Amino acid sequence: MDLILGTLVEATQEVQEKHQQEEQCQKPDLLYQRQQVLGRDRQHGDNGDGKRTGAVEREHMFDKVLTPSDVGKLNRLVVPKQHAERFFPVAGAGTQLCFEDRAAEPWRFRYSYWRSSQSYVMTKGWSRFVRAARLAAGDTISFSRGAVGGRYFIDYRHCQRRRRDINFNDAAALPAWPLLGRVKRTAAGGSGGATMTVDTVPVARHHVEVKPTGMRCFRLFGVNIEYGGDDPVPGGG
Amino acid sequence: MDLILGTLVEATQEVQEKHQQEEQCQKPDLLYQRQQVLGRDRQHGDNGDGKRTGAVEREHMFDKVLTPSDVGKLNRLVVPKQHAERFFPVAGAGTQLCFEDRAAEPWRFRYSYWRSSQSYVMTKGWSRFVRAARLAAGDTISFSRGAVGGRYFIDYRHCQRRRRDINFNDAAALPAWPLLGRVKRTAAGGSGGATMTVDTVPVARHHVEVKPTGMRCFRLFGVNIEYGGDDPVPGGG
DNA sequence: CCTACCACCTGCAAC
DNA sequence: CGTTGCAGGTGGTAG
Repeated sequence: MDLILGTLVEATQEVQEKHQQEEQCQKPDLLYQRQQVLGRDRQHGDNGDGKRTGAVEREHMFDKVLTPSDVGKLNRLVVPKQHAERFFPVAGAGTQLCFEDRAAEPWRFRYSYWRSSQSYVMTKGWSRFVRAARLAAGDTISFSRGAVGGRYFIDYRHCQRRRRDINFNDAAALPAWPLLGRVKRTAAGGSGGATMTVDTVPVARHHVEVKPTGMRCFRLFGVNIEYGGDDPVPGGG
Repeated sequence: MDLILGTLVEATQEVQEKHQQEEQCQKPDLLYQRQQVLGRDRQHGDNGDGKRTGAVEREHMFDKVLTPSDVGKLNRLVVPKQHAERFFPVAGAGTQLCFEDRAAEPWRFRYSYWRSSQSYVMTKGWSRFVRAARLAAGDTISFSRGAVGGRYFIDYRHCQRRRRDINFNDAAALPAWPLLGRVKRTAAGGSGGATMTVDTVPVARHHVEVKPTGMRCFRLFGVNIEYGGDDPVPGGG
């Protein structure tokens, strides 16, 4: 067998590739399906073949379902301690780990131990991966390593129901909002920013970012909240 | 002439700099006006006379309009690279620069280069100066040097519309406070940020930050709440 | 505890 | 456009 990859090894690669369904929650054994090259438009001509030579049998180490913090502005991934201590080298000053993605592209992450929180984290380089892979909270990343040679591999699977943000249009489906109050929209603030008012106690104004898609976004209680540009805001009479 | 002063130097020195928008506030030529002695209650008896001997002609180097970060908890001043490299010595390990203020008081700042951000910064000692001079975002600091002798001088000008903190004596002039309840003054925080007590349910103390725009901002339950500026706060009545 | 300080890091706007 | 200056951050450490 060549390249492969987790439980996918059980099936033939070729068949699997024909059934790829991107951006969907799938059974774990489909995790290593070939998908588009991570966030790159270019094809890596040099290594399209050469990197295949790197194919080795892989031992699955662990998965993690990503939290909002793992994909947010903190630019860090918390690595569960038991997995970190079992599979990764001791985190020293400037420790850097290199992981190959499914396209054999290397990703280098700084890996360190934060005493203050007594946790292991990937920091530098992680946010680039998040963006390239378009990872969102609820998505799963999977770490594995080569059976020989000390190589690490990283892969990911998008979850079916994207949980990157709370969509206000679906607010009715969310748990009851902790603040009782009406949400009113005010005039757009110009230059891509708008201000909306959450009318409750206390009254607060939030900077609302308007995305190219027309979605509006602001943060409340550490949550990125989006609501559609066209639809009226629920409760916003 | 004695001690002086902005416009004189500016006239003789050069028109250069093509008058790069000094970020308004006031005319630069008012910068060196004599103002109160830097934030000290005590008079410096020893040097009330002696330091006057230090009067020299000064060459203006550069100004900077302070950002919130320059006066905030980061305890550092970013020195624009072009000015740093033009006027200051090479930043080595432990480099320290001494600047005399308008009262001839010396202020020593650690001056270093941060490779990671490729920027020059004043660190140690800077925050003390910020507090002593009651600097706030939007204020301008001005660096000059003696025409001879390698001495450095620092001065500052407060922004016309003070954005340092909320003066509760002027509370009546502020837009209606969005929280229902009594607002009491506490002892002056002394550290550039005002601490206020909002007597409501529950009683909470908040650090109020004032943005360059004049908007005031504090966090409540993780929410960045802004008020002030031009518009009255909706529902604040 | 807290604050300052230190050496990193990153997104983004402006050039 | 890619590059970069820099505003705004981080965890760790010393005191």
